[in-house]
Amino acid sequence: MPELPEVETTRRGIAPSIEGRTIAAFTAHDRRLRWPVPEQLEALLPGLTIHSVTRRAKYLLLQCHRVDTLIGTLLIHLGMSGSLRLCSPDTPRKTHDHLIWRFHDSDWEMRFHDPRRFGCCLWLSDQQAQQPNLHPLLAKLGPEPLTARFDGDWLYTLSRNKNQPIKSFIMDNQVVVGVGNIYANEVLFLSGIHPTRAAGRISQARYRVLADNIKTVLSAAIAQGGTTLRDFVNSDGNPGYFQQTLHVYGRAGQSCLVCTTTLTEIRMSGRSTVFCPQCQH
DNA sequence: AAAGATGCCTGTAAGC
DNA sequence: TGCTTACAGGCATCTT
Repeated sequence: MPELPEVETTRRGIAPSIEGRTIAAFTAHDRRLRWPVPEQLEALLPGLTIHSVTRRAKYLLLQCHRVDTLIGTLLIHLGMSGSLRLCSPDTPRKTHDHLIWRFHDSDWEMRFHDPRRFGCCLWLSDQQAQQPNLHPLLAKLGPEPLTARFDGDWLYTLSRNKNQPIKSFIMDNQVVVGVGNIYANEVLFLSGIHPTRAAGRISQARYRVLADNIKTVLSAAIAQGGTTLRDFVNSDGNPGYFQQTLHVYGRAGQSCLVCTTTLTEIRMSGRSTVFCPQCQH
């Protein structure tokens, strides 16, 4: 399931090949994503040039220009199982290849593949294209984890008087974006914090450790070119194997890599939560 | 207001 | 073995 590092890796993978390219054709073979893919895209996209590919949280934003004027922005989310990749136009379309962009003067076409269809592809026009951060999906998002705005002091200040478990707190997109279930489990282990501990009862010092671990883990994953358990495919078509060591996620019942205590699994808000009862408090 | 539950969806794994 | 069921997860949206 694409977490933030996979989305960033996708952005870096596709950007060099599509920035500056003009769309020759767009085809939606199946519009039934999280929200229906807008009907007008087939008519609207050809002739527009992908000016830039940016990212906010796990959303990819493709700015579409006509000459030097921004016409609209494609907002794409990979959901649980989505991928954007480049391939030769000769490549047979696979099951769940839902969207296809063809370009002028390019050896590649771009395909959106999404078996579970939790992803989306929306079109922002007018004011929303100019200022995508005002879009309802982006307006309330917290800071990017890899920016200076996000640090232990931010977490500490926001968490005062909150009874919410720390795991839910760091997975809240209004607190910080890009911390999915796998990374939440991992960074809490690395920080020695018990996942059910109330966010309001964690010290500033521990929040600084936690914020640093979030930055370190996400940065390392991006540096490795993205990680996955199952569904991610790099934009060049090669699988992106999960190379980071998972200390707790998926290891319930096995022994802690630090102290050999058996790792415990509980469910928090329906999500698999694994921790070391010895190392995490 | 805030926190928890729900629904969307299909590939995979576990169970009978 | 083959069929059925449970589970995984991001996240908007509904419910309490």
